[in-house]
Amino acid sequence: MLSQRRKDMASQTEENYLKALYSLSVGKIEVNISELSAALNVSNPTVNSMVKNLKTKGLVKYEKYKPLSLTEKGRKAAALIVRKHRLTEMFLVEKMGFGWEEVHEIAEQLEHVNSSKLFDRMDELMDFPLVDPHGSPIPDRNGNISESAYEPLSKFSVGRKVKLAALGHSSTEFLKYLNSRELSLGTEIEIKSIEPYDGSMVLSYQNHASETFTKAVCESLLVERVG
Amino acid sequence: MLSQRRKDMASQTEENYLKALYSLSVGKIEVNISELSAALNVSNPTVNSMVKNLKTKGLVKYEKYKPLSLTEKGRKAAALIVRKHRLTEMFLVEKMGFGWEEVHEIAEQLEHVNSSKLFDRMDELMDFPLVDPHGSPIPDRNGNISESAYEPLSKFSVGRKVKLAALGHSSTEFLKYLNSRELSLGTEIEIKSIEPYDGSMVLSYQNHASETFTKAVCESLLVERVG
DNA sequence: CTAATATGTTAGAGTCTTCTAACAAATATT
DNA sequence: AATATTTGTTAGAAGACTCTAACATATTAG
Ligand SMILES: [Mn+2]
Ligand SMILES: [Mn+2]
Ligand SMILES: [Mn+2]
Ligand SMILES: [Mn+2]
Repeated sequence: MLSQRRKDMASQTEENYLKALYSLSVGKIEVNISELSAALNVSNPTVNSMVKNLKTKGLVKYEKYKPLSLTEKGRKAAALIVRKHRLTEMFLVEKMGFGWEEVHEIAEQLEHVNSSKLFDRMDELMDFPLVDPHGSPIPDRNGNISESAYEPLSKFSVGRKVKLAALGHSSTEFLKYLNSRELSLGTEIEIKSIEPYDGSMVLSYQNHASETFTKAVCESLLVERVG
Repeated sequence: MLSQRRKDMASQTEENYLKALYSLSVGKIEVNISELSAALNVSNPTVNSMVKNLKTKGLVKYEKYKPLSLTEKGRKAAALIVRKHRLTEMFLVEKMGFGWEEVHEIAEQLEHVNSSKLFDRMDELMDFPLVDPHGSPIPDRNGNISESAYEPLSKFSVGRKVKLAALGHSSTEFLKYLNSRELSLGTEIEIKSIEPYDGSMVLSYQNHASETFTKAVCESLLVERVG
């Protein structure tokens, strides 16, 4: 028997649109059709018609030629997908021994599995984690999320001691790069110097007395003050 | 970015057809279009066109009005899906604390996840189990499967001592029924008597001195001789 | 303000998966 | 063997998701 998705729930495709819209909405309310196209790697007309579809389902607010935004219903639906994604990533790292650079691809698929049982059990087995392996907060069962208030390392000045708490993005390449520098979440870091020319930072942490990171990298290292 | 399936692999729908065909093929080589329709809960013409599609992909052997069968390529593809299904079921039971009656629905979805990493890790974490929670054998990485030679309990006579090794089918209802009788895999059973009228059996096992099971149930209890 | 550019929409089409209605072949029954 | 029933096929259509080409609107730059 073909296990068919209930008709009242979003298809896998619709879920990916909602999630992309949700990610693009952090820090702003409205999103362009073109931003969505780029994020999802589909054409503009494809997004256009999907947006109309999502509008009829009450998941997005949209008027011709205007930018779009999620409705409350859409926001919650998206947050619940993000919840499944992040719980999965954390489970893969914590309970299955995967590296933080390996889990996104798998979570991208598992996030569409329809089974509260599965994800609630993951949650329970991990004792209800608050963040995923990249430091991003995990929405609760109701789709509520506590936005973290970490700041990019690039904002601080020489001498400051901080702790790496999260990442601005978590592409596989970036994560592998951090692995190669032995930099992981929770690491305490001191800013040794800042190059005025290009904003690159020389950092000291653990058994790395002096490692240089570009400004771009430092903007994606989200930290909290220490001491 | 929409995580799209590689074009050279079977779609989720195609995978479900292959798997159904595979299940229907146990003990016989050829399968009817109508059997497949019934198993997948789709119409006859739908199966007919999908079968043509699978034929062009070299996954099934088929001629108009003749019964169909999997090619070697199709057989292997199906076995690898079954592998993912059964590894998942075992992982859910062994590592996540699910009951054997809860895992099929979840595995039905996870079996379509494209990630050798995930399933090989499950395999490793469980130390390479040979069977799933219902006693069905798990195909290896090459799609090879060792058909188990267990016999239905209904074939034995009074006085025989056996051990429950597998199930002929594993519907949720059947599994819940067995739960209610506290009958699980590995349980040693003695046949106390057989009712000649309807073939029902009175069994003794663990702290159940005398439990009656219908012939239909006993045909689905696959056992091995003990002592 | 006008022209150039960027962004968004419509139209039309193709693939995949499914359906129902109508017809054809094979099998079973009398 | 003739008829009835079961099984399988064809035809035609629909919905979901995607594309490209052409056109429309909005924004940016001179
Ligand atoms: Mn991720
Ligand atoms: Mn996804
Ligand atoms: Mn199963
Ligand atoms: Mn399935």
